[in-house]
Order: sequence, then C-alpha cells, then structure tokens
Amino acid sequence: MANIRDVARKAGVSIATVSATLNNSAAVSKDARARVWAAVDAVGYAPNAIARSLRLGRSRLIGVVIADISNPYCSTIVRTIEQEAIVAGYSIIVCNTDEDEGREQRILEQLREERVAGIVLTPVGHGPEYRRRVEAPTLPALVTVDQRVPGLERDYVGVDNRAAARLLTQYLLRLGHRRIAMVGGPRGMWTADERMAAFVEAMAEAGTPADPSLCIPGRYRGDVAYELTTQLMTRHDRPTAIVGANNVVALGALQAVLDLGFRCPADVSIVGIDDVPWGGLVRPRVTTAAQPIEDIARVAIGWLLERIAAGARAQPASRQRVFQPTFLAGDSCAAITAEPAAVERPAAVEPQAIAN
Amino acid sequence: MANIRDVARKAGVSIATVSATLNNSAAVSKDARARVWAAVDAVGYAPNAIARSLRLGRSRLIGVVIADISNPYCSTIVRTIEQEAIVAGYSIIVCNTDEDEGREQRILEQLREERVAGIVLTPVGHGPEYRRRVEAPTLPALVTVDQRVPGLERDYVGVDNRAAARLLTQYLLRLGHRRIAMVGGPRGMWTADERMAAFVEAMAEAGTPADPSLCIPGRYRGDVAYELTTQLMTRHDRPTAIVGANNVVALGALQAVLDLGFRCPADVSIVGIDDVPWGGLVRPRVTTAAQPIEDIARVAIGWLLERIAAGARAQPASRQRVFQPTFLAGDSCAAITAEPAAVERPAAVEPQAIAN
DNA sequence: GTGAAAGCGCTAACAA
DNA sequence: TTGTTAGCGCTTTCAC
Repeated sequence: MANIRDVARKAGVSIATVSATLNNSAAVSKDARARVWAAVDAVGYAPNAIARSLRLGRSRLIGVVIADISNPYCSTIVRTIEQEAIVAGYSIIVCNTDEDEGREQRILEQLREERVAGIVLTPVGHGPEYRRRVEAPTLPALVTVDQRVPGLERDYVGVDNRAAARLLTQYLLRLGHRRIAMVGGPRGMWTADERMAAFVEAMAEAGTPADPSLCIPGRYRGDVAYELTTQLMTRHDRPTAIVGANNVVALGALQAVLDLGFRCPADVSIVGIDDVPWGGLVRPRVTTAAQPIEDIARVAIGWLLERIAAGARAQPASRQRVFQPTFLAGDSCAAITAEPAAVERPAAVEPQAIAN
Repeated sequence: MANIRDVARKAGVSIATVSATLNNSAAVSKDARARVWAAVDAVGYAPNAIARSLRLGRSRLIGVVIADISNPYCSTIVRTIEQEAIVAGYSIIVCNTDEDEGREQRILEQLREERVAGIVLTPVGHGPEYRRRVEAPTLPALVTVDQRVPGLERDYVGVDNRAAARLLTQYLLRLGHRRIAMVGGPRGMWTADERMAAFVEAMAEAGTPADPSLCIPGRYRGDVAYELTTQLMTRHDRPTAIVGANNVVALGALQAVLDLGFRCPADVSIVGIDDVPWGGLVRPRVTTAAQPIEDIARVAIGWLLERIAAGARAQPASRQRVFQPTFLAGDSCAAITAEPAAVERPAAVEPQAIAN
C-alpha cells in the first residue's frame, strides 16, 4: 500500500511537504499543494493511522466496555456514544464483559496496550483492590457509567437507583401489596445492591419489612430471572407482586409468570427498572422507572472527550452526575382491594386469597 | 509509560532479549527470562500494540460495519462476532451506517486508514460504481453479511430472503387473505428488494396479483413503518393483512394498527421477517420467518479470520452461504372465512366487509 | 544465547 | 516555502 514517500516522489516534493499539505500544519504553495493532492489520488494513498498514532503518542480510538451489547440498555449507550464520538473524529472499540471481573481486567489491559485515547466503562467489580486497578494512572482517560464504584476517583454518570426502586416499591405499597418480592441483579454490583437496599428500606418504612426470602439476588439476564421467578411463584407463600431489578429481569419474570399460567396483573403485579424497547407492545405493559439513557451516555462521552482534550494538562477532579428516573405507568399492576389483614400479617397471608 | 527499553535496562539485557522473551520468538536463557519478567512487573510495562502493528504491518482490530447497533438484529450479529473474535485475539470496532451510503464510504475509508485486519460489512449500496469501491484491493479482508451486492466479488453470508417473504405470503394466502400489503425496506437495498419481489411473485402465483399501491417501500425503522402503516390503514381500501419487511417494521406496523383502534388479528393480520427479542411477550405474538442470526454471524467471522490468516497468500474465491429461514407461528393472523368474492375482485372489495 | 542496528510510516523541529 | 532528519516503540536479521 502506498505510503507518504510514494506520494512525495510522484508529486516531486519532499515528504514534509506532503505531510504539511495533508494536515494543513504548515504553509504550502498552491502549486505544491495541487501536485500533492493529484499524487495522492494517483497512487491511491491513505494515511497510515497506526504510524501517525505511534508518532503522536495518541490514537483516535475510544474503548467502550459494557456488560453485553445485546442488552438494549447497553446498545443504546453504545449507539449514543458512537454518534458523539464520530463527529469528534473517534471510532469506538466495543467490548463485552458479561459482568465478569476477570474478563473486564483482560479487556482493560488490552485497551491499554492498544493505547486507546479513552475508555467508557461500566465497571463490574468493587473493593479496594479493584479500585486501585481502575484508578491506575497507566490507564487512559476513563469515565464510568451506570455502575458506580464507591470511593473510586473517576467520573461517574448514572441514575438514582435508590429513587427508582423506592418509587416502584411505594407504588406497589399504595396499591395495597405487602408481600412483595424483588428479583435482583448480581450481589456486589452497585446498581443491584442499591436497588435491593432501597426496596428493603421502602418496605421497612411502610411498616411491613420485606421477607428476606423474597429478596433474591440474581443476574441481569432474562433466563436467570425466568428461573428465579419460576421458583418464586411455585412456592406456597408466593408474592403478590414482583420488582424486577432491570428491564430484562422484569421481562423474564413476566414470561415466567405467564408460562406458569398466572395472570398479570390479576394474580401478580410486576414492575421493573429501565424502560423496555417496544415496551408499548408487551402485554401487559410493564410499569417501569425509566432512565434517560441517551442523556447519561451523552454526558459520559462529553466528559471523556474533555479529559482526552485536556491530555497531560491538569485534569479536573472526578465528577458525578446522577439523573432522576421517570415513572412510567403501564398496566402490569393491580390493586389489592380486599384482605386488609394482609397489611398486618403479610407473612401469614395465603396469596391465593389475595390474588385477583 | 514504560517501554521495552526501560524493561531491558532494568533487567540488564538488550531489547532484543526482552522482545524474544515476551513473544517466545527465540531461545532465551532461563535466567534472562526471569529477569525480564521481573523487570516487566517492576516498571509496569505493557507492550505498545501500535508500535507492534506498525512494525508488523497488521493490527489486531476488526471493523464491524452495521446499519444500527440499537437494532436487535445488528446487536446480535455484533455480539456473536465479538465472542468469536476475542478468542482469536482480536478486538472489534463498531460503526453504524444508518443505511447511508456516504456514511459507509467514510467509515470504510477510516477503517482502511486504521489498517484494521479485516471488515465485516452489511453493505448499503449497489451498482457498478459501488461494487468497484467495495472490491477495491486497498481494502483489507472483507466479508459481507445480510445485505448482498449482486455481482460483488466478496464473501457473503445471509438468509434466503425470497423464501422468507414467500413463506409468509403463502401463509396469509392460505388463511384466505387476498388484499395483502407489504411495508418494505429501503428501495435499492438487496434484502428489501428481494423480499418485496418474492411477495409480489407469491401473490401473482396465487392468481391474485398484489395491488401496487399496497407494495410500499420504506425504511427498516419502526417509526417509518408506523407512519406508513397509519396511512395504509386509514385508506378506504385498506388491506386485511400486512407483511412487515423485518422485525422492527412489523412491530411498528402492529403498534400503528393498535393505536388506530384496530384489533390484530381480528381486523388485520400481521407477519414479519426476523424474530423479535422477547417476542413471546408481545401480544399478539407476531408470526415471523426467523433467521439463524448467530449462525450467520459465526460463518462470517469464521471466513474473515480465515482470510486474515491467509494474508497475502492466495485467497480463496468469494463464497456464498445462504441459510433458510424458519417459520414461527404466532397469533397475529386470522383466517378470512366469508366473502369469497374477495378472491375474485380484491381491488373492489370493501375491507370493512371483510374485517371481522 | 545475546546484542547492535535497521526500518515500519509518520510528524515536527530545524536548516536552508 | 521547502527539504533533511531524528525518533515514536517495536520486531527481526545478522554478527558475535
């Protein structure tokens, strides 16, 4: 493939002149300029970004590390980031961690070797050891999204997870539910822990502490949620309502409930965090606390580009931006009308008596 | 950031020895080897992939060019490709064309500059000029997926689009529908044209040629399909059934139909090509002709890695692999029982008379 | 088994 | 305004 020397030879100028022409980095006579462009066409030259990156010490690549691109939440984030990145002249490298810390570590290592200009990371780990690794100055500019690592000195953009879980729980409580279950995310994952904690808190505040056996950590995967919900609903003391820790969990739960022959919301109410794509077509429409995903992604990539531009210069201190969730009423919830006893002795209530 | 020279100095060896140790490319004494690894840890060295790529003339990056990552069809492809690529030691750069040929051209140019090892492309263009560009030997190893460019000398993996559209059309015909519409994809796009052609063909074969005004090209986007379907269903001679050219088109059509107050399938039947994620929860369940997306993606990345490995050596001739779609019955279609007149004079039939 | 040195393609400092 | 040249970090040939 043609290189800058070929162009220079063809145009009858030096390689410095070619470089200056291509990059507008120095004054070049009109004549030389024209000859250079003609030669570029003639030899089919395309600048070698690798050589340029090596010379400049920086690349035009941004790493986007998310849990799983086939999750619509993640793909929306990636899409938005790409849209913004491309106008800034960057391409993005997408990596899936599958919520596996070891995998994430390998990915970060690889991105570091690749000398990417920056990284947008949905971190999966926690703890001081993990923090040390993600704070490492050997990593490029880095912004965290969605998952937050407490104490981590890196920019963070996300949603108020506690508010989201509280919102939904209180909604169910207002409808008269007392025996409410939460099918959660992976234990140790920030959003999962936060959402679970807020659920427990809201239940306690209402004077009807959550039954620990109904607070079920899981994974942010539909199949796992399906399995857990199936177990949950085949228990003799099954709940009257289920909080799904995110969108795919709620969908998995709904599918399980329907497959078991229950009606939603007649037999069991279901709510979830994060909106569902084409959620308007799912029946019943799932009531959710939606995140402004695009806004989150835009802030994240904006901050990252800022830090990349700042380069070695003084970087701003780490920032936090927390968006509020939006309550979106569907029709996956029904009020519990009879059985006031349920309010008093939730654990003793026979769900069959309440259902419907 | 530490480089190979720092490691060599620390270990008291030459950079050649460090390189040989790191890459197992030459015999190194046990002692030297140990000192090198110790030095690597000590200085926090990570090899510079950019420098290595420049030297080697090849990178560990693969470009994946798709229409829109937020389309579940695309994200499944990307996910599968990433899974296979990572075990082969490659990372992937994801680029969205939004079905815009100019955008695609810029992306291909950029990937070429980036000297990616290979490209998986969902081509959006057609015609000799376009073909010439995508066949350009200046591009790296390249495999096309989903969209096919007739006459293009590049590997292609996809589905039998005609079979898919024919399958669905014949199904509707068997149910007694005669006034069937197709909400299509972008005119000029291979899959869209094929699907439309097969629809027209199947209608003609049944002796009930499709009404041209019911063969509507559009875009592979839910909002566009929604708009077109709304127009379609507010006509006085509206159809009794709609074929959606892909999954999001079918969903957009369904949403429009329901929003207008029609019942599906009682008032209008809907089918679509490509499966829908969580389709089991959409009511009614849309009857579809599903593609084996993972299989398609796996063949594509497999062929690409093969070509990358072959390198400058003789490349195999361009290959084609066409998978058959699978018919998945939902409950979005109803039989037309009365009104045999419809068979004879479809254009004259008052749809109201048919519609349940 | 080890090291010196050339060179991948580019940019930028400096000289002319 | 233009050209010469050093060097980014690495791999690899060739001497030792």
